Order: sequence, then structure tokens, then C-alpha cells
Amino acid sequence: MDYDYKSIETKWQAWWASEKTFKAENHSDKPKYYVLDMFPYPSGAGLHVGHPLGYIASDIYARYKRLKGFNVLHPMGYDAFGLPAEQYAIQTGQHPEVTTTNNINTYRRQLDKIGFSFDWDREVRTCDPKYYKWTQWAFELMFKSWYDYDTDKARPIDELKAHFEKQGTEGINAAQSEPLSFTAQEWKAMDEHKRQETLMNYRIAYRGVSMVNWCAGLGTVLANDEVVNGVSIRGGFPVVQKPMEQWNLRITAYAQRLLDGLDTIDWSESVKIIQRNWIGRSEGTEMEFKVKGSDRHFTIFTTRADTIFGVTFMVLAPESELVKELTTPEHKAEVEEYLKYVEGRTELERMSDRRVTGVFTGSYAVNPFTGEDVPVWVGEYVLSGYGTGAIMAVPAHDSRDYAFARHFNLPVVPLIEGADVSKESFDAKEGIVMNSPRKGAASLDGFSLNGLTVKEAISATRKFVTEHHLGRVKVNYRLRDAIWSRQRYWGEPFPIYYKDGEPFCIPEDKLPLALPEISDYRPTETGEPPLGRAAKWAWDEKNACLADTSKIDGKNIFPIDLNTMPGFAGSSAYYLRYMDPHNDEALVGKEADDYWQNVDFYLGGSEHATHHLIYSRFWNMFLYDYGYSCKKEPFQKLVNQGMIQGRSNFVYRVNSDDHAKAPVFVSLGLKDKYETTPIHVDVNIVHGDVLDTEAFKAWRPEYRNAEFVLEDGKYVCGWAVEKMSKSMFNVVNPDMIVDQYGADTLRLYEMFLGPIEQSKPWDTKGIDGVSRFLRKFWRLFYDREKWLPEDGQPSRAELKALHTLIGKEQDDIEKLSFNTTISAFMIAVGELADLSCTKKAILEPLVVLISPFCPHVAEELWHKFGHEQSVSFAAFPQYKEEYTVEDNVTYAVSFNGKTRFTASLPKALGKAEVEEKVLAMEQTEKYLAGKNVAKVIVVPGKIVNIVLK
RNA sequence: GCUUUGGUGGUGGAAUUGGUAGACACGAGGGACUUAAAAUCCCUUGGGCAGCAAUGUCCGUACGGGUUCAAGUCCCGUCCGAAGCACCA
Repeated sequence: MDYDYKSIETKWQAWWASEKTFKAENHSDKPKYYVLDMFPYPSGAGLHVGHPLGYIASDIYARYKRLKGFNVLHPMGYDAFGLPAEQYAIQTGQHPEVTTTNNINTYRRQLDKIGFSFDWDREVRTCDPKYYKWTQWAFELMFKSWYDYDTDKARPIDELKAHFEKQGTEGINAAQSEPLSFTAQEWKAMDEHKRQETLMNYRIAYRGVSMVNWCAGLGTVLANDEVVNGVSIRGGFPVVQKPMEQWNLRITAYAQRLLDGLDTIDWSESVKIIQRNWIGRSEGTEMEFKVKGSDRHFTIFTTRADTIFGVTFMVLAPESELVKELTTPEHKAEVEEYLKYVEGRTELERMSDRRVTGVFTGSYAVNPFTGEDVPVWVGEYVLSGYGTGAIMAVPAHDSRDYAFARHFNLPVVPLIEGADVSKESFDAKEGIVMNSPRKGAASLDGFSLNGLTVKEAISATRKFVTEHHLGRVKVNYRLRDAIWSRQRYWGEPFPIYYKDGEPFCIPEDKLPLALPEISDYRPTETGEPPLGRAAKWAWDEKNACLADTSKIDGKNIFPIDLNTMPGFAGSSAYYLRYMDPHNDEALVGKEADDYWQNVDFYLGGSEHATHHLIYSRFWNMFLYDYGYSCKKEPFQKLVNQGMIQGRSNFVYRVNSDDHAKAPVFVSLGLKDKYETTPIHVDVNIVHGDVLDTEAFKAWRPEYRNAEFVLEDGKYVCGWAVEKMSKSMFNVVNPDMIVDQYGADTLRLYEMFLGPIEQSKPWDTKGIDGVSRFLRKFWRLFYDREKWLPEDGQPSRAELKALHTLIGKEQDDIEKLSFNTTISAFMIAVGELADLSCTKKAILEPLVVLISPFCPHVAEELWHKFGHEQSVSFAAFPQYKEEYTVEDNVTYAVSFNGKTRFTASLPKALGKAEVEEKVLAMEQTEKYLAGKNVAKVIVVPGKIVNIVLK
């Protein structure tokens, strides 16, 4: 029987599906292992060869873990809400659900062809109301929670209310939007509206006004990375900054825990660093500055408290409320003009065009250490959102302050010995402090930093500031709360209705609040989100049910929120849902959660390093606070697979003005002799950079009569590595590869391409190599129709080939070095073929070894051996013992630094014995004939070096 | 600008983490089998020099230094590429 991958693959894929081979149970005596892929967004284009790269890797790992005796959870689902389906709906009127379902079916069909070991009974779709019920549930829980820094966890908002009743804000250390302080009496005096407003300051899911990227063309808010040069990436519509009231998640409350948690998980250092940067912890000092001639004072934040003696001016953010208060009448006109200018600049302009601008307020602040007057300026380089929106400027030691000082001709006072600040500032935190205070200048309580190192000076200043109540040590984070509202249709609705403008939750037992049908997916004429078109989108509070929008009366029937949640919502807890996907009572049942704990192995693209992977960790920590998730971190080990890039091919059309003439194309090597235009050509009609000219003529009607200038009788195409995309004609569909070579070959080849973390271009050139290997592998078992494996004692060489492979495979798979594992297979199979090995004792385990990579072939052969169930590695313990590599160490023997030969000696030998043995060797004696040995150096286990006189 | 990564044959990539650089594969060239093709198998394949030959020998991991008996691997400097952050005080 020849290797007929088509019948083998369809046969076993059907068998796995009907047997539910990969169904994972929530109970087992085996240890658990949870292998997860980042679930895909089912786009209309279907899968290309880049998508399965990660899935194949994780599937190999999952199958390997099963062989090692684990109960493996390996699920798959779809991140199905999103803008493309909605955009398509706007253009065609096709309901996003229809598009999405079609796309999912295509994905499923393509995935099934590759032979993954997913437990499809656990599939989730984020757009399924049964699923997003739990997204909405978690959101409501966040709405009903506040964050307590004292216990460092989320707690029910009712507990906060009870505290306010008794003591007001006294003794509360909560995460909040604005610092509030009131007594129990004041709380009791508040009306309901005021109380709700107050609680909003503390809720973890809260409404707040924030500046957003508003895209009128798309009718929605966009994330920063969806905007380039002031226009939307999708559609190219203009984007403006606009204040809007939005739902926010108080992720900043978790900043420190998100940071600390990174030390407990096994992620690549680069992703950890990206997250650390994103969280942006900086430890500094908040200091109070008095305003000269007034009893007002304001607060600044600095990480360089030690530079207090070099402050020559202060700068306020233009948006700061202090600007109005500190502007003197003489400067009012100037300041207002400046504010107008800043307002006219978008955030993008401020970022791309960094000019030095600012204006003097007319006020002076008093340096608390020296009593000196310092002018207060306004400048757009100070951000209102970070720190206190006000800084003390030390031009000598901060490059931004320096640029500002030079531009406005403000003084620069150097504070570090030997630092030359005539051309640029000295920003480094090193050196010996001077001028602090300057000779003869006053200083509060005679405080001096002169002679200290910068580090010493920072801590000395902090201590002094705290003791003298000039300020406090403070930690700042760059992390911002997550804006959670999107003005779209195809997302999770907020389960919130509004009474008198105040938000209230739809009762938990009425969830999910399902997305209503609408006739048109565009925003409404009045600029409301698409849900503004829904006919039945009001809440009847009395009967706890949906009601017609027209019936809203503000007494019993109230409007429901018209926004939906962003894509990150559905992906924030899906890994928990997989553990217990059919549970109607909970997101995940206690037992299932206790059993599966968290994801052991998570694989996906590094583009999610900041968004999904931060939101998901936050979401999980929040659920952990309430005991719904038993682990602090959702993803124990994270691996980022690289992207598969496209490899485009070009043909070179000879330029010609005569369009009636047949187009002429010249081969790559000859193109410099002509004037040509490169044209992308479909890579599917190019083989090894040689164009199939007949297929090319058939490809496009305008090329029907094409003529070719060939070299060596072939048309050679040019090539380039580009993004895999339809417009470059370089998309390779995995279905084609499966049809042509089989799924097992595709799996092998994608892994053989290189390390999974690495991005690389797809190039089908090398696929014949693994295809050949697989046929060779097959021939170990079959000589045409004849089944070869037979009983008998394997030879030493056969055992060695097998056991070298066993060792190598286990080492390499744990390191995820699948390409080298496959090399090891090629070597082993080559050796066994040379030995004409037909021993069952070798071939049977060989099938087990290859099964993670080529499951179809393995299943076929395994059944042929007469086994029904697959086995674990542990079922062959004798293999490791039957053949033991002698416990030797290889010494490289060198003379005067040049390696001459190697010597294999027992590990147990001591230094002197090794020297003796090596010197006694024939080769050594040959080299040493008539020479004097000066010394012999033995490095344990490594090398013996003989130095001659 | 800062941070993180990389730079090895014609190509994709190996190298037990400091120990015979180029495993494995592709491509290329030569050969065997065959009427022929497919398939399969064998040999050569980093560069230079010497030799009919087995082989010997020198140079080679972006570049320049250094540490070491020994460096692709560690350290310093330079050049180039990729990714992330980007007025965060």
C-alpha cells in the first residue's frame, strides 16, 4: 500500500470526531494540563497558512502532554464580535450574525482538515448570548464594586455605602476618580442623585467623561492604534478629539498587582517589559508649592526631588484648572490666546509636531527650600493626565525643561559637579550634587545636599520633605483606565438602563440582555449609536422585561444604554468559560475551576501584549477577588508565535505605449536590458520562482496573448517578502497544501520552517523535503502491500537510533524546538531505513513518537499494529533502560590550545586519572614524542589541554 | 531618542549554553536504475592553497578590540535590521 494521505486523513478525522477522542473530562486521576490558543476572529478571507502555525504548535504540545500522561484541555472557539462584520453589514445589509456564522463555518472546515485535537464540545463564541451573558454579568459585578487599597481587593459597593453611613470617607482607602472627603452627616444629607454621583467616583465600572478619538465617518470611538495621521485606518475618515461620557473600567486600581504578578509567570521578557512600560510605575515625590502673595498652593510630582535647588520655573498643563486661578489680569489675554491655540491642536498634532510653546501666567511660586520666587508658566509639553498636571522645571537636568528654558530664555542652574549644561541638559541620575543650596544662599533648616551622590540626594530629599510636611512620597502609574464604550452594533450590549440619568443594572437573573434586531447598522441621524434604532430597547422595571422604545415614560419604562462593549470584553474571560462551557449557573463552576485552575500554556501573537493580555489579567484578578477564579494569573506560560509573511512574486512587463500589442514579459535575469514595470503575480501559479506561463495566460484576460522573454527556457520571477494579503497575490491557502501534500506534511512543514517565535516568510520550496521524509517513514512499515513489522530482537544500532530520538524529542519539545525535533526524526528514520529495520519493538514506539506531529499517519499505523487506544510514553518504560548510553564524558584533547582529538572517558574519573588516561593514549603519545609537557589542564567534563614547553 | 531583540553558506536554519561551526532540509551540480518520465538511491556542495588521490593546511559566524587553554556563544566599541514605547516630569 502506498502512502495515501487522502484516505488516511479523512478516515481518522471522522473517527476522532465520532469517538470524541479529544473530549476532556473535568475529573481525572491524571494531572491536568491546559493548552490554549488565542481564539481567532473569523474574518471573511478564511484561514491562510499563517493562522495554523500557532495552532499546529500548540496541538503538538497538547498531544505530547497527553502522551506524557496528562489530562489535557485543548479547546477552540471564536472571538466573533467585531468591526469588519459590522462594516460589511452596513455595506450590504447582511446581518453580522449571518456573516459571522458563515465565516465560522469556513474556519471550522479549514481547521478540521489539519487534524487538530480540539475538544469541540467546549467551543465558545463571544457573540452567543449564552456566552456574553457572563461578560455582562462580570460587568455588572464591576459596577457593583469598589476597590479597597487596604485589603487590596475589590469589594461590594454596599459595604462602601455602609461605611459612608457610619463614618463618611474617614478610614477609607479606595481607588477613586477624584479625591473626595465627607463626613457621615454630609453623606446622609445627600439626595439619592448626589449619592449615586458620589458612588460613581468609586465604582470599578464607572461612567466618566474622557477625551476620545471620535470618528464621525465610522460613527464610533477608536483606540489610538486604530488612528494614523489623524484619519482612521479603516476607511480613512478624519478623527477628532472629543469629550464623551463613557463607561470606564478602573484598571488603574490593579496597576501594582498587574506589575507584581509579572514576576510570578513564565512569559518572555520582552512581553513582560512591554507590560511594565504600559503600566509605567514611577516612584517620586509630590511637593506643595505656595503661590507668592496668596494663601493658595498647588502640588507637583517629580521623580527628581533632589533637583529642588535647580528649579528656575514651574509649568502647568494647559488643561489644568490652576491655569485660570494663577493667571494675573495683565497676562489674561495672552494666556487665553495660548489656550485657544492648544485646544485647536489635536493630540496627534501635539505628538507629531513637537514645538516648544508656552506662556507666562504672571504668577510666582515660592520654592519651599530656598524661599526664592519662581515664575509659573503654562506649556503644552506638560500633560494634564499624568501626575498632578504641574511640574517643577529643572532645565539643567531635564531635556524637555532645558528646551523650554532655552526657548524662553530662562535661567539654567547646574546641580551636578562636572556636568556641562551649556549645550544640553544632563539627565542621568548620577554624579555628585553641588549648588544645593548655592554658596551663601538660604535653605530651609540649613538643608544641604552638596557632596552627596544623586541617589543619596533623592532619598535624603524624600525624607526631608516627609518630615517637614512639604509633600509626600508617591507612586504614579502611566496606565489609564480602560474606556469601555463603543458606538457600535456588533458587540455586547451594556446591561444598564437609565433612570433620571442614573445607571441601573438589569437584574442578574434577566441576563443575557440580548442584542436586538435593527434595520440599519449605521449610527442614527441624531448621531446616536446604531442601537438607537432598536424598536424594543427600553426596560420595564416593574415587569422586569424589555419594552418598546416608544413607551419610555421615565416612571416605569426607561431607556437602555445604546453602546456596546469593545472586542476585549469577550476575550477577557473566555479561558474560564472553556473550563465549564455549558454551566448555566455560573461563568465557571467551582469544581471545574478548582480542577483546571488556569491556562498552563498560552500561545498567540505578540500584538496582544498590551491590550488583551492586560485586560484579561485584570478581569481575572477582579474575579479572583470574589473567589470566582482560583488563580491570580490566568496564563502561566505564554509563547508568542511569529507571523508568517507572504513571499510575493513579480513578473516584469516591458514598458510599451502601444496598448494594442500583446504584453511582453521578461525573465528576472534579463530584465535589466529592458525598461520594465514589476507586476505582482499570483504565487499559486509560480513554482520555485519559475512562472507557469500557460497558467499565467489563463490568469487574466489581458494576458491571454502574453509573450515571454525566457532565460534557459524558463521564466524566472522576482520575489519580495511582504505582508500576506489578497492585494499582493501572495496568500497561500492551507487547503491547497493539504490537498496537494496532506495535512501531516503541512503540519511537519510549518514546524520545520524554523522556531515558532520567529517571523518568517512562507515559501513552499522546502515542502518536498518533509513530504519525502513522510513517504520514507511510511516505507519503514510497508513495502508496497506488504506489512513489514515483525517480532524479533532489535540490534544495538537500531535501539540506538530509536533511543537517541526519544531523548532528543523530549528535550526539544519541552523547549518548543519543533524544527530540531523533526530533524532528529529525519536522522532516525534515515538510519533505520539504512539498517532495513523491520523490528516491531522499534517501529511501534516510533509511531507513538511521531504521533504529535503526524497524527493521521500515526493513527493509521497504530491501528494496524492492533491497538485501539493510544498510549502514553510511560507505557514503554523499558525502552529507556534497554539501551543506556555509556556514562561517559567526551574530553576534547588539545595541545597548546589547538584541539587535536576527543577522548571519551567515564564520568566518574577524577582529574588525575583523566590526565593519566589521556597521556597514555596512542594519539597523545604520537603528538608528544620527543616533546616536554609543561602542564596538563583538566576542566571537569570538558577538556584536557596539554601545554608543551 | 529610550527599551527589547537579532546579524552564521546560494536559501530556511542547527550548535548539549564557553568545547570538532554549518546538524537537518531546500536549492544547485554529477552519477545509478529506466526505452522514457515519475519515484527511489548514491556522491559533491563555506572559501583559499597543495596533491592523481586518501588527505593535509590556512582563513572563516556583520566589523574592530578584549577576557580565556578554548568565543558564533562572555565583555567593550562601531555598523545594519526587526519589534515595542514615545513629551509620563
